[in-house]
Amino acid sequence: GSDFNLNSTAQLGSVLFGELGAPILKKTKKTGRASVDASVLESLSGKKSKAGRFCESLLHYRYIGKMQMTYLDPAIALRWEDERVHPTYRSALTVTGRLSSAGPNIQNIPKDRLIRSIFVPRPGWVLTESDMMSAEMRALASQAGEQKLKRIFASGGDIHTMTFRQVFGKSEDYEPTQDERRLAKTLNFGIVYGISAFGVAQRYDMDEDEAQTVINQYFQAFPMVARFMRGAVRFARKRGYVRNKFGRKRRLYPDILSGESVIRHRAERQAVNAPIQADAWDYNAVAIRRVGATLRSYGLQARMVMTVHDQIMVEHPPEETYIVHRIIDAAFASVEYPEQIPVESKTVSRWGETNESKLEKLLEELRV
DNA sequence: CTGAAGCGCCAC
DNA sequence: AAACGTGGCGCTTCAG
Ligand SMILES: Nc1nc2c(ncn2[C@H]2C[C@H](O)[C@@H](COP(=O)(O)OP(=O)(O)OP(=O)(O)O)O2)c(=O)[nH]1
Ligand SMILES: [Mn+2]
Repeated sequence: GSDFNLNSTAQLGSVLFGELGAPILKKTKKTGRASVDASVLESLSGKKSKAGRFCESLLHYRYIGKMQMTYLDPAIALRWEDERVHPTYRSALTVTGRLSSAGPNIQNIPKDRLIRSIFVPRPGWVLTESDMMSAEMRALASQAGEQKLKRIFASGGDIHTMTFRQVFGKSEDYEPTQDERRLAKTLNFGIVYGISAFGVAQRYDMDEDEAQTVINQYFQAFPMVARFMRGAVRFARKRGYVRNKFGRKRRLYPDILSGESVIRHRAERQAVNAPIQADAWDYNAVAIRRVGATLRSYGLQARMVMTVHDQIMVEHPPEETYIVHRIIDAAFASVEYPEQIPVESKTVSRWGETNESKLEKLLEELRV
């Protein structure tokens, strides 16, 4: 009917909830206006009404715009003379010890293959990407002393896959899709970092009662996790900070004693999260140093090119594939920590692509 | 014109 | 009413 700016949440809201008569499902945090975020648009999308079809198109428009404006355009504009981007990693910015990355941020590149695949090694070379398996769940198992969780990992189990099957009522041999496994990942970390029944219900379209049951059963299955959570909060209240296994501290005073419950409860969740998130990063950081040192000592052409929290990426000639895998596995196995956190490695010609029936796969298997 | 706030959304 | 955590960044809007 009329012209307006799709990127303006205010203008969009008046059209969607005024002209098109869609129901207001959610308010924004600061101003209390009608929210037009993805969760709202998705709820409205199901319908055959004009508003429903509009929301579907809008979600697609948002995604395309996000990819173009936030990732593709900057990736091209920020290339240096070597045709690569060189993000700035800040090692003393985050409260948990993780690195931050900017200019461009290389740590939030979409998983969408169309986007990831623009990042490539030099011609003729390959990329080996190694990602810690269930990184923070293993750190948690260690810190909480949750034997049941430790046994799952020791026997090669995948907690995210198991949680998906358990919560969504699938059989033991059901293989979740990547998206389904991501759902379970969010649930696992949500629960252990203090999500509410309301939050679970919201995210998974469940009753709040149902959600509470999921949370209760989770802590029943892993009681030491609940105990660890209480212990972290108690420690933070008494000492004003928490500390991870590598000795890294996060200060939580005065929030942890705040009279404002919103502030205080947030600090309590931070008390639980910080030592775990910090452990996963520090573990990776130690391994990174060893991978770098070992690649050098072997006189290889391989070079580490980036890291994303619990992952590292190495660029190297294809003939170095086997030794690079060996070096990375050994480095991650060598970190001084009560439990090993292994990596899953894959070698590819472009970031985000698979190596199925390709040269890289052969090179991995043939141990060239 | 610049900077900040608000919203929204990508990753781990 | 809000109660998973850690980040960076684009756009719109508004104050100066
Ligand atoms: N609190 C919180 N932490 C997250 C979330 N997603 C990822 N993380 C943290 C915890 C993960 O262990 C870590 C690395 O992310 P990954 O995507 O590699 O997941 P993870 O290592 O658990 O599983 P993986 O076996 O690699 O698929 O980042 C989340 O939704 N909430
Ligand atoms: Mn991982």
